[in-house]
Amino acid sequence: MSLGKDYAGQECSMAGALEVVGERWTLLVVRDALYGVRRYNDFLAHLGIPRAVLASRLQALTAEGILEKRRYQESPPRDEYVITERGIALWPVLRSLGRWKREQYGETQLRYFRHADCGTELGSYGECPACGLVVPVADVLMDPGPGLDPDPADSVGRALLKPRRLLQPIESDPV
Amino acid sequence: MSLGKDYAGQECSMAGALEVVGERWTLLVVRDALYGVRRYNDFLAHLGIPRAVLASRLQALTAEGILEKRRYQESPPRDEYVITERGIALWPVLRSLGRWKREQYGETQLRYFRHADCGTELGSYGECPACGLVVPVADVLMDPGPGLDPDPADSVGRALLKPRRLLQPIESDPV
DNA sequence: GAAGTAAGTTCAATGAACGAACCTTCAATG
DNA sequence: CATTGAAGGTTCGTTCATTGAACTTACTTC
Repeated sequence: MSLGKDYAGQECSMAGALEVVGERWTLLVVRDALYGVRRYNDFLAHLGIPRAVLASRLQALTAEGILEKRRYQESPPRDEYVITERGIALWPVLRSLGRWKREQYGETQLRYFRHADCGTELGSYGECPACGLVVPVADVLMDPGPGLDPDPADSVGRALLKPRRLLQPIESDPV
Repeated sequence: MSLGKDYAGQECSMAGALEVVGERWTLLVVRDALYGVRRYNDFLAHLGIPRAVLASRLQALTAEGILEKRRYQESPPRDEYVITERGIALWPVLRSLGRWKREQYGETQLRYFRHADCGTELGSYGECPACGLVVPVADVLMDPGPGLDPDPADSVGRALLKPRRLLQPIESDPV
């Protein structure tokens, strides 16, 4: 998106944001990173994204400081991609997108996002209506809803069947 | 985006939202519609979007109930595209995208969005910190900031140099 | 020594975006 | 009455991005 034909001349930070995260798949990679996905193969299996596109998006997100590439073993050399503060700051964008879709199209709840301290479901912009504060992303508890497939094909999908906090790393245990 | 290769099997309303508004240009068309742009030629000039792409996006957004096509004169027949409640509900998404970009990249303010009743600048999710309420989109006052080009090439850009409310139709007066 | 795993790259085919040119329906102008 | 112009498109050839399958590399385990 940022190459060649961009949203040039758009004097607008919304357009600027879309330059960075507006490409196909990009925000879904960020979503998975918020869910705790860190490894190439986990992104691959959970998203169903073409390998080349995933590699390109991970590189772009790393270059933008939204993910951080981190060596987690030396032999053989293996890297994982960890979300940064800048990436975590995208949570309200994803939250509001999800709320918009479910509310406007009357869909059944797939996942609940709750304030871990009190169990209350978050409002539209990630606040806790009971406590009256914007909940830090690390204190958001993600909890399967009635509409969710109880038997996902990939290991990440299965790990996400249990209630868990955002950002908590997913240890991918193969079948 | 929705044709053929979609984000199929993503059990997630965020992915569902990106199916609808995740294509290139789509959210910028919605942004302009929130600014009060309604006519084909105004979108065209202000966005710098290829004509065929604009036509396709307007059609898709109309089909999704985000814009409404409305006849504004009979002879010759002319239609305009007016944002619906469903489209207005996307405001928090655009607001949080814009905030994210400006805050994370330390940019100078291009536009202020204020609570029209009291003049206070909106918070990250469109609330008024002074009044303590989420400001209805029609009560958001948009106000040029220091970073804005004082002499835009297109008539919409010029109309947006004056403070004005969101949703208020832009009457495009050519040069 | 064969098979497996993690993280990629390469490649041909398809699809989407781009920009220029063209089209249609009318109104206003000369 | 012929021409120009405006609004809202469509068509088309070129370029660019995405897709899915196959291949690569560097190890580890059986």
